Amino acid sequence: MASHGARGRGGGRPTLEEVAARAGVGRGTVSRVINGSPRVSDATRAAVEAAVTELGYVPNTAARALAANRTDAIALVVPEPETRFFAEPYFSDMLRGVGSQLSDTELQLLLIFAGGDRERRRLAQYLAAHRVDGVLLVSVHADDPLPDLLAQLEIPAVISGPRSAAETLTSVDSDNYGGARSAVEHLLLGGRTRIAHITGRLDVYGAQRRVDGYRDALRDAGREVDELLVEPGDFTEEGGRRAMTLLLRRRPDLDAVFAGSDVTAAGARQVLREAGRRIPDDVALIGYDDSAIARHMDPPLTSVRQPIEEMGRAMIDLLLAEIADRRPPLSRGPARRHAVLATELVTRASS
Amino acid sequence: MASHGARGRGGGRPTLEEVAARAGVGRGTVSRVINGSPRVSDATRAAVEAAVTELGYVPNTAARALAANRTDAIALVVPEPETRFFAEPYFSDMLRGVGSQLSDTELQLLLIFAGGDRERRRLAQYLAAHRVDGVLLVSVHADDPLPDLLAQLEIPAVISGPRSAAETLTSVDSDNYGGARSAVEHLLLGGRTRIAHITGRLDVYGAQRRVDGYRDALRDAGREVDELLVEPGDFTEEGGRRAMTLLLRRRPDLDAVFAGSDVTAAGARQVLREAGRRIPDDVALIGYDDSAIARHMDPPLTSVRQPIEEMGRAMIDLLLAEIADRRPPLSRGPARRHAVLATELVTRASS
DNA sequence: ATCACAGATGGGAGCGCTCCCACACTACCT
DNA sequence: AGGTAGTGTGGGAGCGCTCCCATCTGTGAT
Repeated sequence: MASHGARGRGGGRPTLEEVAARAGVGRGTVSRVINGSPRVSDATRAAVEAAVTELGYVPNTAARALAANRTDAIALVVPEPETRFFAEPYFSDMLRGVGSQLSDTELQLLLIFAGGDRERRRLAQYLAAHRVDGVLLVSVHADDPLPDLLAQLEIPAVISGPRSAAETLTSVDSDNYGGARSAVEHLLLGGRTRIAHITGRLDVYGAQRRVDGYRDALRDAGREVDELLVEPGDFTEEGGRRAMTLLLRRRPDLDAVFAGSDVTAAGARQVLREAGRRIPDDVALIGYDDSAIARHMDPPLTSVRQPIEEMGRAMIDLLLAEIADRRPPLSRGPARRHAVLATELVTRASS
Repeated sequence: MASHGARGRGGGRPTLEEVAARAGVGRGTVSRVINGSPRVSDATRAAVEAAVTELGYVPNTAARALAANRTDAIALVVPEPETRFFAEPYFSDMLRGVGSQLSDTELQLLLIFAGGDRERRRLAQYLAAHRVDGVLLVSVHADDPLPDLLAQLEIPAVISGPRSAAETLTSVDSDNYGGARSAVEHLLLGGRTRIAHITGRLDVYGAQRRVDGYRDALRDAGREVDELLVEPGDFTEEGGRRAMTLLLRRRPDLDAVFAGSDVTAAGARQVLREAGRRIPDDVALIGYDDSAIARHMDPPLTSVRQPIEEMGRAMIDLLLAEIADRRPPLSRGPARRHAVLATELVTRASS
């Protein structure tokens, strides 16, 4: 019944006040129970909980947000067009980690794509309105103004993949340096001596770190780094083909390739095949990311796995800490946190 | 500068009242300008807009939501685990359509997965709290309690793919009947006479409609429907293999197969190959969905394309209408709407 | 008995907005 | 001149919560 207008003053949802009346206590007490404050006697708590159940009370989020100045929502901001989001398993894994870590909280996760200019403006407006308590930033380019905007608005934020060694935002990353080292060490152990590296986009910090890892692994094994064996790529398949072509021309005697991504490795593989090189007999090949294509490649590709789901979980942990820090009296100083999670070399037939 | 505590009474965000003071007008007038009411003189409007810009005023969403009893958010509810969401391009296309149609509004889109029991409970809580103004429901099974919950809570909702001919929720669908007809008619036109159909899951209304279309196309062409040529499938590849095996056993002389999905067609193709049938020479094959695998199959698969992105847009249109209807005095009666969008047969080498 | 103190409780004040009623003020009719 | 519609405009009264202070009660120390 109450057919037309559940909005009417009578038929609507129960309020705190109504619960209080029903339980025979004051408004403040009900609020305390709802929010799990310890300063409530057991008897009172039970009475209030009964009233809540009987009335089917559900707190009004808007009222709470207004009074408490928080939204109980955080945003996962993807500065990419939606297409890429769906195409790359990275995001899916990340989302799973984030979601799972969020599931024991009351926080709502918003997914926001900000690929185009229009979306960027919307996002800026959105953040200015403080519609979220915190922001998770994934896949951010070095020159992106978003981190600065976040800092200026004083919105807690965590970035996945720091933009540089001097990242100011709290960050989560996988151990790109260690991952690259383990790949190269594995190749050295296999007796390879002329190991090439097709890098990722070098304006991405993680790609730089992989180059560092590659270099140090060789140096620590007592080898010179032959600069002719290092060729910049851009994470793409086409980039892999181009780089591989150049490398083969410069160093036809190379016997291993460490690629900046699985897709790059796929491109390299194609060129190697066309040049009559057998994998892994003539040239060993290692990729990065351990994506689906690594498993399905012929031969299956050895690759460095990043714990993306765990990174998602770590991001939530850090963000929650960040948010908690700003809640009490005055902000507890910029105790920036940076988490770095271990990678794992997944060995397959290509190496 | 206002370093600690942007929450303090002084350093925070400007409010309506402050804008009003600055512009030398009353609170109500500023509200009118912000909300685009026509009952404001041009001069006043200009003054207010100037003040808004100078102060960098952004409305407080929580306050607005509380006072106006709306959230300016709608949810896209996916009753599937996230994995499927990412695996199937259906959702990605749908999301694109929804997003684009939403971009000229002030509405925020929330993406909610409700695959497991736990998520379902969270969702129920979420809806009970009326945290969204409306809901978009995709991929709902026939026995799902969600639509009833929505109706009970009086939350505007639109479903993609009605659950039956008697769907009570406003719905958007593609013309499954017409799509199936066009596929069968194409096969008849190509001179095929013994056309088999591997259906989709028959508890999905759309799959039933496709069977209807298949039958009527044959009848209208003056042919009997041979029930031995109809075998239930379940949209999967494995189901396609199983059904195709049965069909070949029962009717070794069949010369065409219309499958309930592209994936099913892929399963069927495999069995046909193993049985030594050539496609399309011996047996023509048509799928449904026009997904990526249709293009990449060997030979490329003729398939029925559904305008998924447009369906997404249509869902938003209907939902907005639904929401608008319930806003004024009393709800304008249950004028249920059902949109049906045309499909298109994409012809390739398999038929 | 008296005082001090901690725990439990009630309720006022406000968060920033929308809604709506009342009040100008103007223009146009009788 | 008096009426009668309109327009614009100001501001009170909430929306349903959280925060915090005042109050009350019971306990143990003096």
